[in-house]
Amino acid sequence: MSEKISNNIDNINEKLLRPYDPKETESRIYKLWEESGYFNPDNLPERHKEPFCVIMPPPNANGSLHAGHAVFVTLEDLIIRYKRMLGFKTLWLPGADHAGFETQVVYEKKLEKEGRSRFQMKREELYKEIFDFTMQNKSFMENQLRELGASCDWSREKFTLEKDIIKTVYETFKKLADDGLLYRGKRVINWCVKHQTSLSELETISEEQTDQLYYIKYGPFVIATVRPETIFGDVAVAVNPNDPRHKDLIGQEIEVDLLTEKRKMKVIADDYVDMEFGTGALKVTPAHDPNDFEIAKRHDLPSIEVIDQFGKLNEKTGKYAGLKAEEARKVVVQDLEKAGLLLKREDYKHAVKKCYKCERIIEPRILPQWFIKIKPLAEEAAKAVKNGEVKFVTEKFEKIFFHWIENIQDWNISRQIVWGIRIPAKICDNCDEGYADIKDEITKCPKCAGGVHQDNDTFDTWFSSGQWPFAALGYPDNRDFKTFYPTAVMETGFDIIFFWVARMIMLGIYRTGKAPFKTIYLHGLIRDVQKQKMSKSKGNVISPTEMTEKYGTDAFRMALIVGNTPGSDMALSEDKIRGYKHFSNKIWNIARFVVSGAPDTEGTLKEPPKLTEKDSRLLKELGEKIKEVTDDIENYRFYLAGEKLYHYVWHTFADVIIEEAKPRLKPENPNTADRLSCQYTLRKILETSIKALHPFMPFITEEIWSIITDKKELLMIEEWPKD
RNA sequence: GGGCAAUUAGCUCAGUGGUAGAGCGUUUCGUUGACAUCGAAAAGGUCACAGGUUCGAUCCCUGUAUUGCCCACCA
Repeated sequence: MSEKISNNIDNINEKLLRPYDPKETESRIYKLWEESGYFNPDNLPERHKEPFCVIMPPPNANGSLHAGHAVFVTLEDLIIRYKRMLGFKTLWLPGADHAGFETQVVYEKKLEKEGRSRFQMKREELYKEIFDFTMQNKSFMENQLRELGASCDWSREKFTLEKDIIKTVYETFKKLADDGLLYRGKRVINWCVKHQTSLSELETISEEQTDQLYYIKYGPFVIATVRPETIFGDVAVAVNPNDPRHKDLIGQEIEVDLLTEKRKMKVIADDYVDMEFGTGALKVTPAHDPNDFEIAKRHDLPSIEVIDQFGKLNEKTGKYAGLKAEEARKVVVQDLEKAGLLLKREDYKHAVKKCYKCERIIEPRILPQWFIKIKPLAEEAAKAVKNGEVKFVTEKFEKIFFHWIENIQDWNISRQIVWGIRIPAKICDNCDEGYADIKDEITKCPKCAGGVHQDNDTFDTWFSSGQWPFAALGYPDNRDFKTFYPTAVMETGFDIIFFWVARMIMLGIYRTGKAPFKTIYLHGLIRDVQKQKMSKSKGNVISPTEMTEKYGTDAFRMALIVGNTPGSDMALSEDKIRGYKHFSNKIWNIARFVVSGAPDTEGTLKEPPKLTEKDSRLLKELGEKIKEVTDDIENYRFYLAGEKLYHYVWHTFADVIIEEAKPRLKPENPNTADRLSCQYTLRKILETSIKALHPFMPFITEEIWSIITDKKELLMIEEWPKD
């Protein structure tokens, strides 16, 4: 037997003698995986019974993947590969999002560069162009996902504009209408004058800025306002009912000089008015302020629109018509001053709402829109989190989640854009009433019998993405839905916790009765080494494709895992990625040494020889390490698991175990039993390490596996090591 | 205005009620037959500050400071 043992380096597979070449290896290995069919749970071997599903957050198909996408791909692939090895029937369902507003904004920028504008285009024309643009990006993105090693089931890939998805979304819209949770309301909404659409609360950002607060003589009052240009839309003066200063005037009609006219208006009492602020008197402008709109509703006041959809003053403002609100403010202030109506001005720091895309100030406008009465849905979602049906990986997110969900406001789901799912509703030409109509069967207004037209608006993208888990799995009849819903883990960026995660929980429960996932893992933002946000304009963007080509996907993945704690932003540098490229090299060379020093020519692995005490101890320690790593992965401490494996392989296995093995492996070693024991142990540690590393570094481990084992099967479906 | 977090080595971050850890970077040495994409060694920290609990606190509690983030319809 001993004569068969050889330390001759010629015996080892010549592949291992070459330096590791990630580029060549990765594309070849990915093809192997894809052709094996194992990405598809239906093709997994018999032992894979219990379903385990992760729904991929569908990337916006409007550009290429960035480092943030690489994080989700890496973490989700890690989870899926780990569970697959454990023996679960794993489905990772990939998708792509048409990303309505986001994509339209991207495309509008492109149009602008070409000297075109969406406002000069026909609806169908614009839609077609964005559709082609999206499809092109989509296929590009799919290739990038492959590059990153994503072991998702491409045969089940879904796109948010597919017929069955739209059907599900329509049915949800109808159900909301039937349940009385949907209304088309004339309300003050957030309007972006550049993008010409309304936006939800989440799509606006509040920024603090200092403006002037003007004190204006206003009939018998002095009122304070930051928007004097809206006085033409004033309909009343409001005071606090308990304010002794103004008690006598409540209910009176007063006359106010509004520059263009002297207007008679009522003095009303409303609790909303803060006696402490300004002069305790508030001018009421229902058309351009949400609070004033609410006050007007309570007191049955009319509203006068004086600013148009482009943010310019309209014909009702006389000589000011045509001026942008900001310009009008200056002129109005001047004129007030001339007329002796401006009494005082002071600096005033306050928060202003802006469009989250273009950062232009939001112009509140009254517009009929579809709103969801979200409170009942929010309550169910809160319950699901409270009772543990849904768990956030870091508790801090629960607090953030509860804070938002408990203060939630009705959700405006209408967008005045072309790119998206058109709202299946009819609007009365005559009385402007709206009706959900998913079967396209309403031909005249049920209320006034007037003619109807199709609603021109599209859904907020998040309304459809909020239904993604059950829609993508084919609710309600598809076998996949029955098998895999509720899914196991939702892994995504914490920046979309409200936009997406909260809404998925709400809509998931609403439609299916069950929250769409049991665990939510939220990763932070990837920043550059100076902790700056990555952006194209700063030139500090780390491109996944570039890193993958330079250092190999495995190295890139490790750099994204280690040091990445849930919910915290992570600094990523090229140095770090390079460090893990070195690690890839180390693994490769370890394999080369072990195979040359301990060739499996006589099946040492199948029949363990009698182990020396030292070797037994080494294997026991390996088992303990694996147990720790397993425990870390189970508890979503991927950063720790990765680091521990790294450390074990390099500083224990290579630095200590292999170094100490060298003399024992020499042909001069007269103790054959000792040599055999050593060889067996090294092979065992190598195999176990390769298995445990596979979810982290799938390519190099699969490649080494293919070289060192006689088995025909892929490492990706090997059993996760237990000892 | 509310809320959430962070503060540990030059940088990015782990970590524990009992002598403080990693990666990268730095310095010195080393061309040993797995690996120079390496190895060996070293330097480097009042664990933000002030109190408290404790035999003992970087860790638990309170406060302060700084930083970051989220939420918020006082004109």
